[in-house]
This record gives sequence, structure tokens and C-alpha cells, in this order.
Amino acid sequence: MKKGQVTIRDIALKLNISISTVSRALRDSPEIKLETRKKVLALAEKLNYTPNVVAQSLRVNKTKTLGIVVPELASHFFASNISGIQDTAYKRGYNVMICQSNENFEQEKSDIRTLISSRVDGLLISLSRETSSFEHLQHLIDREIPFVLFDRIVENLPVSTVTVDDSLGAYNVVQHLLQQGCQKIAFISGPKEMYICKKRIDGYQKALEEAELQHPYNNVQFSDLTNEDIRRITHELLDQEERPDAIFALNDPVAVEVLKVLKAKGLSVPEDIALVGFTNMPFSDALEPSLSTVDQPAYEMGRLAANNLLDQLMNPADFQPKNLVLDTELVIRHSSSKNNAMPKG
Amino acid sequence: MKKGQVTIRDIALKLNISISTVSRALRDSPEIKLETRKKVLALAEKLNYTPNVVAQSLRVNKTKTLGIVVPELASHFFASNISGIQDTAYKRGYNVMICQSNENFEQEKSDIRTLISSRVDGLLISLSRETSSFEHLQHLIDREIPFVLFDRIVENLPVSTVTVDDSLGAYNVVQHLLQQGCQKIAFISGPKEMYICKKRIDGYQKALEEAELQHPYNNVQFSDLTNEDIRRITHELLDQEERPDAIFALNDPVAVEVLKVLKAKGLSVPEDIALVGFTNMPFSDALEPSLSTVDQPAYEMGRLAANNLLDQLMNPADFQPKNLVLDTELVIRHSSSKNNAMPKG
DNA sequence: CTGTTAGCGCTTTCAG
DNA sequence: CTGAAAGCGCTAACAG
Repeated sequence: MKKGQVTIRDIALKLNISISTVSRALRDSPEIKLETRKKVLALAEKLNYTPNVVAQSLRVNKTKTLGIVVPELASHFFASNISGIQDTAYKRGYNVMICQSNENFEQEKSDIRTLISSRVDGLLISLSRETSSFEHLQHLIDREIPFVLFDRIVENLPVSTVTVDDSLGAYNVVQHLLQQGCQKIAFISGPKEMYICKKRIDGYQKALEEAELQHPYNNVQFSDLTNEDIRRITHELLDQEERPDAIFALNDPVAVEVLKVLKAKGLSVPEDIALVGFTNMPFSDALEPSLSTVDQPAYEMGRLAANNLLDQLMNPADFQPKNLVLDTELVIRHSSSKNNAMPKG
Repeated sequence: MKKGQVTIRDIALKLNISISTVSRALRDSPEIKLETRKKVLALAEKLNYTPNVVAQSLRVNKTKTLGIVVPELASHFFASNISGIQDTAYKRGYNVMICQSNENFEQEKSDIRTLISSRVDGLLISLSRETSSFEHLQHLIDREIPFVLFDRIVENLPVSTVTVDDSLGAYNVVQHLLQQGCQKIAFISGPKEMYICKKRIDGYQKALEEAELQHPYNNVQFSDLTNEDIRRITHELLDQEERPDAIFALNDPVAVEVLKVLKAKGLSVPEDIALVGFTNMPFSDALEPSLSTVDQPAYEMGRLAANNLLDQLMNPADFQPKNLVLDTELVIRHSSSKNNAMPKG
């Protein structure tokens, strides 16, 4: 944003042509004489001309910018989502502006407001852990501002969503644990309202029901996802009469916290208690024991979300919201392999 | 960016006053009658008016947006930097646009170009691992585009920088290892040209020199920071005649890779070989053994960098570049505590 | 193929 | 205290 910036007017003046001709030449309009175009391009190059995108935006009422709202940046999962979004956006000529809600509902609303007032063309949103009312999203719909929800979504809104099959992912985990001989599998969840919690609980319970255990066991613990709460819950689980022989944690960070408690208590994993996480975060394989988990295609989720949003922006007329659901992959490592057979992870 | 957006013109029309009055009222200009201001504010509220920042930007030739370039987003360290930047920027009325270079020099140049053409008011840059020439930065200086370098910086440019005292941080690590009785401490570095490598090597060597060991040992290995290379180097170190009794890794991810090799080889840490990283990434305390490392105030670095840049933007006239250097903190955990005394980590 | 003109929404002199 | 008018840099009818 410097004073000396050269404009199409400068070019026009030096070339003794009109600014509209310059504008057209720069944009490869077909109705410009080749010779003129070349002259313009050459001079633009020489003068180091860069179009003022602010002026362009104002004129065409489009900023070519997407807004992103994620619960937190310092999470490998969301960072990967964002990478996928960014790469896709750049490839299609868009920039991105990123906000983090810090898992805070008010901040989330404020972020959206900020992005709107920056006139982003569309939004990609992953809801905060606190978010349980959705007027702010309805407001976007009313104002016809296109957006896509990913990972932390809410259902039954007429917008596109991108998720993994959380339910199936959880189902697979429980099946695996059952195969390992676990009978009493507890699930440490996050808040009741969170989409991913609901879905993973569904999968967890479905697998347990299908198993038709002699002594049915169904043990879901809701946490607020703070480390203190995780520790508290873990201790409680260990003190319960029917102590679980496996703990399935909502995600890897939770699993790590559980693991610390188990170790501190002198319990061995997986012999005394098996443990599985969700997300396959970096270094989950470097823990001891290495952590079994569910791999999520984070980058791909971002890519799909961005492409969907951009399709919508390019062609608003015949756009239909899509609910994209990606597959996860169970990654079996030592924290849940009771037999001594070396797991593949 | 929707059609129905209300503008100051709409407000002016309904109130039968001029648009300049509305503009002034909205901006709390002192020369507006209280009554008028109230009327305007009320109607703006009612109509859900949001200023068009694009138009504002064009008019005042400022976007109130900062550009950020980092090597990668999916790194807790840079994500924390960014958090610090963002929080500070928002507090002072600025937005941010983020790009990642993916540790690629060409991408870094392209990112900067993109941000410039988006007319950001200033830039916060952390250089890619490949960057060893700096014309692109000089170009910014020539064009008088304010920017601040952080963490991955280059010296001797007339711009502000924010770093930690890498040299001292490394020095402290080596001192600590010597105290633990280690005599042969190897350092696994990244590329020669990287600022942080140079500084940490300085600290490493200074500490070794001061120690005046009977059998001086100085073993710096340069890597390209890929996991393959780290593994190769680790194996080589173990095969050397004078096998090290401690490995100091450039950062925690490198340390994790080293740790895996050591474990695979059946070596015990720290008894056979002590290990220390740098950065204090999340879950470095959950490794086994828990990883000794150097804590960096990443969020604070971002905060300081942003504040410095914003000071520069607010008051370009009497601005002097500053080189801010923050302290690190040695975090001693089990991977380097040979005595059985419980480390504080 | 090119030029003229209007205007995107806003801020800011300059007049009153 | 308020209004009129110019203009930020660019695009897009419209006219030739």
C-alpha cells in the first residue's frame, strides 16, 4: 500500500491510450489489438504494475477472499484442514482470512462478523466446542452469504458439510477392542452437544449392541475436554466397581492425558487397560505404548470444503448443498494390541 | 458481499441529511450535533449497517490488514506465533491474512507477492528453511513496505526482528548435559544457512569450549531436517568410533525421530545416551522418557512482533527498527536426567 | 478495436 | 454544525 504505486492511468498516459483499453489489455479481453496488448503488457511489466485488488473488489463487489473460522489454530488437525483449504483456494485464485474462536461461542460469532465486514465472498466454518445454538448461521443463510461447515458441523441446515464418518470410525474402534478381548470399554466423550461426540457415541453403542455381550457394558463419560476434567474422569473410571478394561478417548489429546494417569497409577497399557484415541496426531506413534487411533483425512477435508464453496461461488444458480462424508482408517498400534503380534502401525 | 447491503447513502436518504454527515456521525466526529449522531447511530443499528471496508480501504489507502508468512501452519510453534499476532492485531483493529511457504523459497516469494497485491499494510515473516538469499526482502524495503521478521530471521537488515536467544538456549542445554556427566555431546542441526542453526551451534560450541574437556569433542551434523536424513545421521552417530553419550537435537520433532532410532536399537535413554530437544512442543512430556527441551515463548514472540509492526504503521515517522530477543527456559525431563533425582518437568 | 462515461461506497477538503 | 463535490483505482455499459 505505497504511495508510488503505478495505476492503469499511468500506463494509459504514457501510452497515449485510454484507461479502459489498458484495463482490457491487462485482462486479456479478446477485443484488443494484439499489438496494443503487447505494448500495455510490456510497460506494465517494466513499471512493475500490480493491480489494486481493493479497487477491483469495490468495483465488482467481490473480494476473491474466503473466510475461515476454526476452534483453534494450534491443532494439527485444523492446521491441516486449513492447508487443504488454502492450497485449493490459491489454485482457484482466492485468498483466505483465518480466525480462531478459541472454542468460544462469542468469539465465533465475532469472528464471523469480522469476516463478513471484510467482505469475504464465502466462509468455511468449524464450530466451537461451546456452540449449541445456531442463529448466527441462520443469519448467514438469511443474508445469502455462502458458507460450508466442516468437521464440527450442525445437521439439518441447508448448507454443505464435510465430515468424516465419525460413527463408523468409532464403531471400528470398539469392534477392534472387542476382538482384543476387551469386555468393558468406556468412552470418554466431550460435551453432549458436539456433533462429533454424538456421532462417535452412536458408533460406540452400535458396536456394543451388536456384540451382544454376556454382561452388557455401556459407559459414556462426558467431559468438558479440559485436562483436569479428563484426569478426574479417568480416576473415577478406575475407581468404579466395574473398572473398564479399555478406554476409548474422544481424540488423541484426551488419550494422552488418560495415558499419563494410567502410567502414574502403575497400570500397564494395553495389558491392564487398552487405550485408543482418534485423529492420529503427529507423534501419537512416538508415545509409549504407541497410540492406536483413527486417522482422519484432514487435508482432504479442507480441500473438499473449499472446492464445494468455490463451486457455489462460481455458479450460485444451480447449486445444491452436499453432505460429504469421508472415510477414516483405524490405525492399530501397541496401546490396544494385547496379543504380542506386532501391529502394523 | 451481498446485494442488499445498506450503505451510508441509504441512511442519509431516510434521515434527509447528507451522506457526509452520516459518515461523520458514524465515526464519532466531534463536529456533529449529539442529536444527529444519535439518530444516525440508531438507524444504522436498526438497518444492520456494516461499513464497507473495501470502500474504506480504497479511500484511505489502508486495508487494516497484516500479512503473515510462516514456513508451515501445522506446527504448534508457528501456530502459537500466529495466535499471538492475531490477538494483538484484532485488539488494535487489524485483520490478518496468513500464508505458508511450506519451507519453500519460491513459495515464500510468491506468498509475499500475493499479500502485497492484497494491499496488506505490513508483513510479519518467518523465513523458510530454504531461504538463503534475501533480495525479496530488500525489495520490500525499497518499496517501503513495513515488515518484521520473527524466529527465522536474517540479520543486518534495517528491519525489526523478534527471536529467542537461541545461542544461550543451546548453551544452557550443553551445560546441563555436561553437568549430567556427558562428555561427548553431538548436535544434530538443520541446514547451515538457517539462522537458528547458526545460533544454536554457536551456543553449543561456546559451552563446550568453556568446559575445557580433557578430550575435546565437537560434533555438529547438518541435516535437511527430513526424517530420513535424521535417521541416517543418528545411525551414523551410533556407528562412529567415538559414539556420543548425548544427542542435542535442533528441535523436538528431530529429537522424536532420534528417540525412535535409539529405542529401535535397544539403547536406553538417558542411561546410554541422553537426549534433548528444543521448542517444548505439546506432548513432549508424554514421550517415554519425557523429553528435555527448551521452552520458547511462541505466543509472546508473535505478540511482540505484531505490536512492533503496528507501532511502525501508526507512527512511521520516528520509527527505529528493534531487535527483540526473548529468553528461553530449559525444561529438564527424564531424557537427560541420569541421576535418579526426579527432574522438575 | 478503442474511447467516454458513470459509478462501486466511502472520506475529506472546502464552503457555508 | 452540515452539505456539495471530488476522487481513491478500477470495470463495464455504451457509443463509435
